Amino acid sequence: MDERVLCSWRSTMNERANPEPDEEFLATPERGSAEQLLDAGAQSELDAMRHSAAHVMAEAVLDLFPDARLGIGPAIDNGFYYDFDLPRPLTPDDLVAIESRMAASAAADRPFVRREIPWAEARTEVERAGQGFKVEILDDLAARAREGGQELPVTSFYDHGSFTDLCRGPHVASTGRIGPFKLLSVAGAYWRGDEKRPMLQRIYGTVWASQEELDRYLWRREEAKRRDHRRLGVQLDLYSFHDVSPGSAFWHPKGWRVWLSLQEAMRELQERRGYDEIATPMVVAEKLWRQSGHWDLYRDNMFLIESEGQTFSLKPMNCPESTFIYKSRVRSYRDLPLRLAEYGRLHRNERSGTLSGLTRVRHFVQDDSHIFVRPDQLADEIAALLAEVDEVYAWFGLKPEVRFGTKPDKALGDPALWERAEALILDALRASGLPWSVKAGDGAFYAPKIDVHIEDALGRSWQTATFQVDLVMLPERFDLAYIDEHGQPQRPIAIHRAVYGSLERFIGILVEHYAGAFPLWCAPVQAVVVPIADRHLPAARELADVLRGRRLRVEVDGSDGRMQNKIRLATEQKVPYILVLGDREADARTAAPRTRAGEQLPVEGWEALADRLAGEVTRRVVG
RNA sequence: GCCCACAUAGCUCAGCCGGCAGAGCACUUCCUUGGUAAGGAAGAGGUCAUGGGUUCAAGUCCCAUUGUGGGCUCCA
Repeated sequence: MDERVLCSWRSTMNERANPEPDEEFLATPERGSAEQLLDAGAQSELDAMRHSAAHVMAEAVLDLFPDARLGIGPAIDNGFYYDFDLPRPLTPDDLVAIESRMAASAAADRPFVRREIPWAEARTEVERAGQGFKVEILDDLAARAREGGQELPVTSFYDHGSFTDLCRGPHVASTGRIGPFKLLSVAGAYWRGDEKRPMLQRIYGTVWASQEELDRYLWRREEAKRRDHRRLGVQLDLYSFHDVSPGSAFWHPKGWRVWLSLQEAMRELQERRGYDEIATPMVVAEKLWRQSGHWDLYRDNMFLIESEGQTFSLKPMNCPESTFIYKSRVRSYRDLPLRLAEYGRLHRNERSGTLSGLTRVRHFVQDDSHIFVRPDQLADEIAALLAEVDEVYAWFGLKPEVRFGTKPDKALGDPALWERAEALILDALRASGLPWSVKAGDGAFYAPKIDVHIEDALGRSWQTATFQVDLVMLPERFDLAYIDEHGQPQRPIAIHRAVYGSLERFIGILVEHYAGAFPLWCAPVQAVVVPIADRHLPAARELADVLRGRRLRVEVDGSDGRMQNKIRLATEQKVPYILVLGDREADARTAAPRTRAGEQLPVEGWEALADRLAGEVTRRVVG
């Protein structure tokens, strides 16, 4: 994970291709609702169904392709998959055929039978069946046993009908006990996730205990498609993507309004909380990246530029440069904490196949800060950061959930310092009142890490904020120091922090969370004035000016469409307030506000309306 | 990067077995000036992603390139 890269909040090319499982299309549905209420037994029953469904699918595939070689077929969140080596690519028609064979197998209600076989016999059996991947799995099992000084293991097979598969189990009693299922998609997957190994075809499916749950899941998938920020971004005219710069958004005026609103809010917070904002160059010489260690670990991910025989890079992160500002003068213990915020434009050369909308980009901006503290200030600073996260996410009606990643096996730095830092973080977490959990060993190799996750309206979990308590990398590599009260140089601790994470990604998440209906304070257009007839246009423009005078973002729909049509269009654009203005309102200098939800509000005078809306913006009222 | 699929008007999409480039929305103009989710008519809008090939003829078939989408160790 992030261990490989200093100051990185995103993955590198060398990691698993899909390093953020929380981003997985529809993670666990609605935690805290139905899914979580399942007791452990029900969950394991569901897992058994899903794993059994994988076997039944493998049976169907072997039926259609007798030469198919089987990879693995585990139960996963929401369903299962199975990997196959097949003579030709699967088509959607194949999925239909496979699914109907599965249904037949389920209808036949064949029992699952467990066979236990000594390792050597098992190996002969799968080898005779031509299942090379299974042979490899068995050899690995044996190797692992040998390493542990154990005997060759006894293996188990599960049979149903004529199908048999090496399998740890457990399974449901019979094929008829598998709940309602549906095959979803085919995708390529490397054998054991290793890009040097063969590419297999993976079929994904979903299984639920009841038809209702299956329907609900499928509906949620559809809903996620409808809310897809890539789709809504176009419909709402927020941003676009073009092949001249893959992985980088072109921000339209409306999307940039959202961006600026978030940035302004964060800047306001940062001023209040004692940050200073800085800006450092985007093009940086190789020398710096050698010093920071990126050159060895991260070069493949950087955009390089040659000039006059020197190699430069577009910066993939801000942190190394911030140390130049720290070191630009001698720092006293009285100067700390020093909080340097930076909205630097970052470029990372992510592999083309991993790019996706705003959530996986090559160019982005973090609400980044590097906070330099004395060890004795760490506890207070962590507490302040947790409070900050709580405050920021309240602007969006989101509840943060904190995960604390502790010291990994391979860690740099003084173990005593690690221990103290972790203890301080734990204290701060306990005091914060936020829900949190510990992920042992999940810290960066140079820093204990706090990741913040949020759950969106569809129950999907997203990782957003991160704090890394950097004991080693910035302070040691860049030889940072402050002068203590005895005149002695001391090492500060650097905290890397981002609360939104990347603005791009955060906006993408918000678009999907709100289905495009941003809270008033960050909505790109906050109100549309709808004149009923052309003669009301002058009054409509006057009203718009009154609202704009209060820094509200207002448009006037001066088209010659009918009022009904204007209301429809504004509603589709998710504009929070639609202000209808006809003879009555024009004369009385009032407006009839209607919300995008279709709610009709009482007629209000222009000034009162402006006051009310401006107040909602200032207070960042959600919903 | 790798596997598979996809790329037609600003957007959403249709276009069959290769034979004149289509619809709805949006846009422009005209009529309409209406009271809370689609008034009417006309018009404009296309290098069918790009480059090559097959063919009398290519949006359609083949190859390459670019981009986009679903995925690429939840471990028997």
